[in-house]
Amino acid sequence: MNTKNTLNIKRIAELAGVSKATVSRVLNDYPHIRPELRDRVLRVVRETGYERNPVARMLTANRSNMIGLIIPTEARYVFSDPYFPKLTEGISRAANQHKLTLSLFLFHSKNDGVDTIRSVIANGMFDGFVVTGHRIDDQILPLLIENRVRFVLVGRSVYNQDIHYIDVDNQAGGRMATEYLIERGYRHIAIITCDHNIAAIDRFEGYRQALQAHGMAYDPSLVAYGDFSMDSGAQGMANLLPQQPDAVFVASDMMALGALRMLREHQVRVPEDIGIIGFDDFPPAIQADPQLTTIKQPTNQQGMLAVETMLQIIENPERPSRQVTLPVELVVRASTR
Amino acid sequence: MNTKNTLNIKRIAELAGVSKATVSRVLNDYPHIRPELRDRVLRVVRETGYERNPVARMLTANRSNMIGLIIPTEARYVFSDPYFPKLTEGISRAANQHKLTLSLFLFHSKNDGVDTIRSVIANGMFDGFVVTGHRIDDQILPLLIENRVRFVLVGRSVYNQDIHYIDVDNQAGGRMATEYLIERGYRHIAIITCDHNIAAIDRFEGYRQALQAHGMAYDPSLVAYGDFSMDSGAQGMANLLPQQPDAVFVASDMMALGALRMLREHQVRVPEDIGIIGFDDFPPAIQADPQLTTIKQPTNQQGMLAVETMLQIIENPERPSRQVTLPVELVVRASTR
DNA sequence: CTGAAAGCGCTTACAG
DNA sequence: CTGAAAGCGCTTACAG
Repeated sequence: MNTKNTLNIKRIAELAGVSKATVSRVLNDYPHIRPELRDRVLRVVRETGYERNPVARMLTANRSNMIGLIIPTEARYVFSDPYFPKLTEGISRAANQHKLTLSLFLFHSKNDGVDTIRSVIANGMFDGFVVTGHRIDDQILPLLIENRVRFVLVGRSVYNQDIHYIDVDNQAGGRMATEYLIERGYRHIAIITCDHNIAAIDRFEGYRQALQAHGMAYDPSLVAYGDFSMDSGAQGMANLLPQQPDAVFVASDMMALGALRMLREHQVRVPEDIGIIGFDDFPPAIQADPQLTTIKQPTNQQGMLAVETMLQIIENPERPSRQVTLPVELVVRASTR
Repeated sequence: MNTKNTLNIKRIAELAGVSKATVSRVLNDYPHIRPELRDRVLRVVRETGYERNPVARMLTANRSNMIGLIIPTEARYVFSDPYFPKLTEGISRAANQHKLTLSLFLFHSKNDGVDTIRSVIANGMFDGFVVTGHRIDDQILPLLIENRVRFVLVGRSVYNQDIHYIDVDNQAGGRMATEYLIERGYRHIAIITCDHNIAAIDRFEGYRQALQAHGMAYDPSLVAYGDFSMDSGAQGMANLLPQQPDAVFVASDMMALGALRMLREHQVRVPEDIGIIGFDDFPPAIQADPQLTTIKQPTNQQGMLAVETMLQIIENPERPSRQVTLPVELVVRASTR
């Protein structure tokens, strides 16, 4: 390579008449540099359009400005649920703002994940990770903790008090949903939830709290479990029908759409025969008919906050863990009376 | 750093009793190495779990095993249309298989894109890019071509014969859709398409070909233009209604859902009063009622092929350009008679 | 077939 | 406040 023409730090140093070290210091915002030299360097940088080689920086400075988004859920679930695209959009938005490159770690089979992550950890070329879609039996989070990898969780964790996370108030959301149904006069309120996802468990807890607060008995036969897929929502609804609930809180919009489909198949009218409330707030295109009343969570904001938290950790690794819980909001539509 | 304990090539060389060069050659699959040394090195690698530092490799070998997915469309469009998540899933699947790290370049405003891409090009740390969502007036593709960046296009291009691309047969799809309507007895067939997207233009061309092949007049007043959004599909449908078409080929499922919504608002029955056919094949969750007849494109496969093509280019940059056109398929549902 | 050495483009103690 | 030099962990002509 003709090092005379390649635009590297050496060339900039020559053009500015300083040492490579000075160029490096200027570009890294070192405080104590003679203004004259500083300006000379910056001018040359501007004129040449020089950008430091990020790979070389990684090798020396241990900083890559790359973050990874890890979604431990299997990819086909991931992208059949609009929650993840929305979250990804928020994360990407914040990453762009802070000039971070975002890499995507999706997994397409059970064991696809652990090996990849193990290798990524060994390589150590990411500044940190945003981790989401956390199942209770997930293998990846323990791996990250054990290897002291920097990460921010989207959602809370069962593992450790010491984790940075950005959660939404699922428990309050569960309460709000259930209370809304109670206030509207529904009395036999069932729930479709999921027992291996912390968010769904929190929503379930909110449901129980609301029942209790209103002196209503908790009836286990009114509980069905799904896996966040539309089909499992339909199945859950089918299982609940014999108990004749007059309303169902479905702990995810995806499952709620399945539940609505099942009701249509059984000629059960919504909301005349049964009221339905979901959780997530799907975009209109995905809305069923009737449009779904739901608890809306600030997915986009959650993603952005996760990245900003990541940045804080990178800049100050000793920072005590940041744990945020964002509020949710009731959105009323035609699926409740 | 205690270089005695860090697991690097030097340490492996010591343990195996060979030089660093030999270790490197073994790991790079150089052909002419004495089997004995080869085995010794591999054993040590296995026992220690050593993995080469990818950053150092990038710096020397000019190979990062990282590819970028560039989606020039604005992100909020991107993720309101399930096409992109599906494509991303295919790309990620192939990337995992080939041990490539996938980075995601999304843009959240008009000018977000060009600067980011310019900087990414300058850095040169990606082996190549998969580019999609190509609008006719897109700024990014010319930038890549001009800088001789390696990329594979998802969809075809207007720019250059020399580009690698994986397209689907949009023109045949347009023909199939229109011919299906003709065969079912529809006679006054309108289209909702998009004039700044090559795929939609190709679908439109197929529509015209089918009309011509069946001796039917092409009537410009039966053409409406949208931008792939649901609302624009609804608007397009509203514009077409006065012309009283008996069927509409909507060149994207997203717009077709909008069209169906508009028909419902106007109390127009589907398919009794009007037949609708779309293009894309959305997952069931997003399906309207009535379920949409559509031309299904192999989105996932398109993504995987794009990555595999990328690999071929990386390994052999002189390779003549690979241009693939994948077949599409008719899926009949309740929105046509 | 194999090793010693230079080099990739940066950063950062170290010395002044 | 600034420069010369070592070093990050690899790869690859070069010489043998």
